[in-house]
Amino acid sequence: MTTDQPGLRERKKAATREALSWAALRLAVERGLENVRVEDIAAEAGVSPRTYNNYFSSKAEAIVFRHRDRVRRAAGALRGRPATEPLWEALTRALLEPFGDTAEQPHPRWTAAVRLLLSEPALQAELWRGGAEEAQLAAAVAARTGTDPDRDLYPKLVAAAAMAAVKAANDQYLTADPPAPFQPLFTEALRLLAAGLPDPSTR
Amino acid sequence: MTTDQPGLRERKKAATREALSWAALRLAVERGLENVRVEDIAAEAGVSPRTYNNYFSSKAEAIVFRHRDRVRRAAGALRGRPATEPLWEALTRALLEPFGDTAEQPHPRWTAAVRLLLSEPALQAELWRGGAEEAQLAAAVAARTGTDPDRDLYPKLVAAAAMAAVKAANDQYLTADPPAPFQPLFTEALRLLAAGLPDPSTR
DNA sequence: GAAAAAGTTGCGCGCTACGCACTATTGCGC
DNA sequence: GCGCAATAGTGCGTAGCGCGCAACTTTTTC
Repeated sequence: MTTDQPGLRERKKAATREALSWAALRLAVERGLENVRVEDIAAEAGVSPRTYNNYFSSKAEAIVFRHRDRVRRAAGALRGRPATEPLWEALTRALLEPFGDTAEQPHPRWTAAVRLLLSEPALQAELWRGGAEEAQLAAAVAARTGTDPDRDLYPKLVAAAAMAAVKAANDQYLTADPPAPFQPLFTEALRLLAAGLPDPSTR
Repeated sequence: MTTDQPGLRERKKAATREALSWAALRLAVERGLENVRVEDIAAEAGVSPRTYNNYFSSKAEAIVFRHRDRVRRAAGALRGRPATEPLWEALTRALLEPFGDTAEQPHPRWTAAVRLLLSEPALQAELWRGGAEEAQLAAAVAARTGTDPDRDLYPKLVAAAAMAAVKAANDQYLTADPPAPFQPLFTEALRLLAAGLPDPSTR
């Protein structure tokens, strides 16, 4: 079994949350964010509007949920990497685990979803709300580098920079004229970060 | 005169916008974001609630306006730096221009404002909404490095990384136990970025 | 199988964001 | 200066959201 000890109840909760976030994303991609009512999302997932608000406190939150979950999983993956691995290699592999799989080659659904996230300011904003996932990532970095996630600048900066790489790579993924796969863009971004972002004009 | 050719009318608009953003920030710091109505902000600035919404489309937007304006000014400052200056030196100086002045030593007002921004998820989210300022910064970086702001990954990544430095430095600025001035933290963050964020445990 | 705990739902309220039409103010050409 | 066009400010009305509250239903536990 892959499940730890879920408890039948928590399973249903997770399933409902998944259904809601999928429904929200699908509807928003299809008809645009403004033309989706909370009512519609709830109906799509077979729950009442009120229940919807028990899971997500805003429309945007539901849509963005899957993306934020990726960051969360990446933080977990980073904790699982062998301690002997160099930081940036571990970081790259940990981030590729949730981000790389769906994006080996440009998939229409994925592309549409990313385009939605980047085009709607409200979603862009919601992506970083609170920054809980980023904090988890920072904590994992801290554990690996022997720094303090609260008192030291380093882990926070690394986590924020990693998120910057995700953002920039996604951005590039859309505007690339000959449609390029996501993964190389992302690894390139991380590589550039680890190399100190050298000025290409003086290279 | 420092003004280009403002036109008396646009001056009043700018003044009103300033008044509104100041009022919003002040009230939010004093009584917390949730206890501030749009009505209050409008009253504080001497305009009708409806007019408020002609300037800012949300409560958070008004509060965050000053901060985003700093990034905008930094982008302009970067364009004004001499072309011979190395990228990261120019970037550091450009960013310090709007960010460094008020923060040479921990000022109670400034501290309270930063704390508000970091503690309220809604404001945190609003800070990066749309990312127009970040795009301006990327454009300035592109102009300086001979890259294309649309087609190349590099300028977007540098801009996003710079914003990450702002975020991390602000974060650190608050949690530093012996209250530390902002400027050194910020320059240190940029220095680390330019150095490729080396793992401190293997140094 | 019954009590307890947790999830779901309907109702209602305060607030927000914004379209629309109207009024007041400003800028500009003469 | 003067009047007209353009633009900012305002009041009103509306759709929708987020959430507290108090039932009701389902699952868990003993």
